[in-house]
Amino acid sequence: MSDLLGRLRERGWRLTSQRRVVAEVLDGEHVHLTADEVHARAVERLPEISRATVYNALGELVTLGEVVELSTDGRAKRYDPNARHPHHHLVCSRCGTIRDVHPTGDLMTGLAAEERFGFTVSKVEVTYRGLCPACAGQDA
Amino acid sequence: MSDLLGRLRERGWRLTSQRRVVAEVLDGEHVHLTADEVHARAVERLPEISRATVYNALGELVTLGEVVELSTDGRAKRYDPNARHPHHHLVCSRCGTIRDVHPTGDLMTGLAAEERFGFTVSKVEVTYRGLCPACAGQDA
DNA sequence: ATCCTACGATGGACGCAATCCAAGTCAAGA
DNA sequence: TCTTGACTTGGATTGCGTCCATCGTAGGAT
Ligand SMILES: [Mn+2]
Ligand SMILES: [Mn+2]
Ligand SMILES: [Zn+2]
Ligand SMILES: [Zn+2]
Repeated sequence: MSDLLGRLRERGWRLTSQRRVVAEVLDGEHVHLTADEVHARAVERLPEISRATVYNALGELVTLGEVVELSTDGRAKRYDPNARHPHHHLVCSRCGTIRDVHPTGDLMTGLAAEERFGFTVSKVEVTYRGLCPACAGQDA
Repeated sequence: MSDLLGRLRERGWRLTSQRRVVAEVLDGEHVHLTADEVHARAVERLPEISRATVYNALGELVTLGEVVELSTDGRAKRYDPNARHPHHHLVCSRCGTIRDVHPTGDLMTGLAAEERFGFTVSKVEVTYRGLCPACAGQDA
């Protein structure tokens, strides 16, 4: 918990019951939920909240920089409320489990100016892929 | 051009006219096409090739390690025939342009053993995001 | 050269994730 | 309390990809 609601209120985010519930679901656990998973948890607190509203709220939280959107596979995007702690991800290629990692060293320096093609690079995403302990210990 | 077809033949890949065309489309240009873009170019050479066949062929080329599948955004996956030259990507956040980059330094070393949570890490993907020169020079 | 058959191709139906939309509802300032 | 622009809703729609029953054929066998 990191007082996400407090920050949102200060920034003048119009606070509806639906938005409050979405923010609470995200703030509660530092996991990487899909939009439908967020919706499922939101429904437990506010039964009639719609999927469209969850998508709308998530999109705004991403725009506000309070949540990071991840597309680690070609499936549903995942929403990461741990946006204030820059970090990268370790993903299991078999079961999809995602863990936060904090590699050392400045990754930006690896990209020489001649390799930037005139781009203004603003962020770097690193995804480490492999097998988690559970999946590595299985046959086939 | 890197004799993709030659390697495939040596590996016993059953060579149909459809598969030949898909391989030729990919081998011809070192770009990052979507499945539908590959299909469009394949149709120019073999008008009745189906989308399902293109998806099948791309999936096998990925399994064979001859093509890399990219999910840089939440949109259509892109297929990279430059799989024999390990590299990373620089992506424009506005227009989606993708460029190959070859950062220096060993990125794997940044992830300490204590940070691996028992995973057997087999590869690292790095995506640099920012604005390309054309998009940076536009208002709004 | 011809035959055989297991593997590949086809295209239309289907599934999932996400967005769009017109109509109804409400938070928050006056 | 009143007003109004912003938010919510759920059903339709889109985009991307997969599935499947059926047809066709590459390539080994003869
Ligand atoms: Mn995370
Ligand atoms: Mn590439
Ligand atoms: Zn796993
Ligand atoms: Zn651009």
